[in-house]
Amino acid sequence: MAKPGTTKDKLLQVAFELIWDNSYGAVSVGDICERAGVNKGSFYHFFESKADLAIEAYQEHWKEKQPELDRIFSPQVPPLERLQRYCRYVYDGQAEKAQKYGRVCGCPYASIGSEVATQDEKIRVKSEELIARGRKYFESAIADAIRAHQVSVKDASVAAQRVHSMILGMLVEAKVQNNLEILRDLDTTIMALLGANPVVA
Amino acid sequence: MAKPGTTKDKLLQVAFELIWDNSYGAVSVGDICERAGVNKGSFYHFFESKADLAIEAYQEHWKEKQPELDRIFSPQVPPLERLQRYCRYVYDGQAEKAQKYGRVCGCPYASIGSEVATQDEKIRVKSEELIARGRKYFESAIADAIRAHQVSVKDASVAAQRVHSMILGMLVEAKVQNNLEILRDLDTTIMALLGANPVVA
DNA sequence: AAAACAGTTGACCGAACAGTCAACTCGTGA
DNA sequence: TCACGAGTTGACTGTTCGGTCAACTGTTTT
Repeated sequence: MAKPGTTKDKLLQVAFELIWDNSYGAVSVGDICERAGVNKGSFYHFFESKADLAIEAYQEHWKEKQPELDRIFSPQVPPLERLQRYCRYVYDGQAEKAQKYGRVCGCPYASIGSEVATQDEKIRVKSEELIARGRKYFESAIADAIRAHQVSVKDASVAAQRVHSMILGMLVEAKVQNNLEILRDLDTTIMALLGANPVVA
Repeated sequence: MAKPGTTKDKLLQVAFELIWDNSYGAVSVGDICERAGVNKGSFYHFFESKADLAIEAYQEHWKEKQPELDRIFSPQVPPLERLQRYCRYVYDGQAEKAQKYGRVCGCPYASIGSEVATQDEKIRVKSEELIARGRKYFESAIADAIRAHQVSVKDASVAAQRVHSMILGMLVEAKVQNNLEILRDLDTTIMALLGANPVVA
């Protein structure tokens, strides 16, 4: 018997990767098991269904990424710089993924959410939850920027919603066009959207 | 033998509808045939594969919608009004779909494109093509608005890209949250994004 | 009238699918 | 020492999948 957690963790990690690279519908339980080097029986020992696994896999992925986001959006960092750092984080992440897999893969949460939103309510809700969590980072950064008079927008909540939609939209475009360049000037676009003061004193 | 074109057209229309409501992966050839009242054998008389059908179905859908878009983006209409009309068109379309089906379905081209972009190159390219065609409408409207000094943006191509991404992103959010309200102020968001002069003299 | 033809039919195929199961392994705690 | 239970194994089930096929229908062409 291997180290505890190993098999389940491997399944979660492989499932996330495979679904992100391809799609929820295109990945079978068998695929996941094969790639994880795990038997089907073991799979169903840990998970009730494919949907169940997907939800846990996405939850787990968020938990792993959260510390890095906390660092990027640290209140210690000037608010607009937080957003710029995040834009770079998105670009770098997509570039790394694209180099490894040969295709732009877009936002994993939005991809699975958009794919199964009309079919599996539990996955839809989880995707909604994780996407909403991301928006919170924007909201506090923008609120700080407003207080510092660094942006012309007035409502942090509305602005965060718009920034978030813009990033999601550009990720979709980058994926559909399979073209990383669309994400290159993400930060410029976001700053323009916020009416950011070019003089960041 | 029924009227020529009837069976094929029925398959194209049903396929588009079913894939839009659900997803490419979740809809089987059998589903499409059943709903269209057509035998499997007939399906493969007209189409080589499911991917082939999807491409034709999306092409056909665009061809049907184009006259309406031409009307909305008519050069006879003031440029910013074109965009506002389009925003209303998007909202009304999504609202109708949501009422009929009970769920927000998002942009059909982006949905299928984002789902299969990494798996089926031919569908990806078709999705990219149709999305790019939509962008052309924005580009000419924005260029006209720039010439009329009604917006503060300078580059019509860049602005069109941003407007387009924003709309796509908001459609994804509306779908994932299954919430139409996100699309309610689409026009306000777009106008802000363009730096539209509030005085449209 | 007969041949040629586009379109239709439903049975059929092998592969892949999600999910089950009884038997097994092996560390742990009594 | 031995029973327990978490974890593992791979063969198995019934279903659905995309796709094929030979036979058929009705229209058009010659």
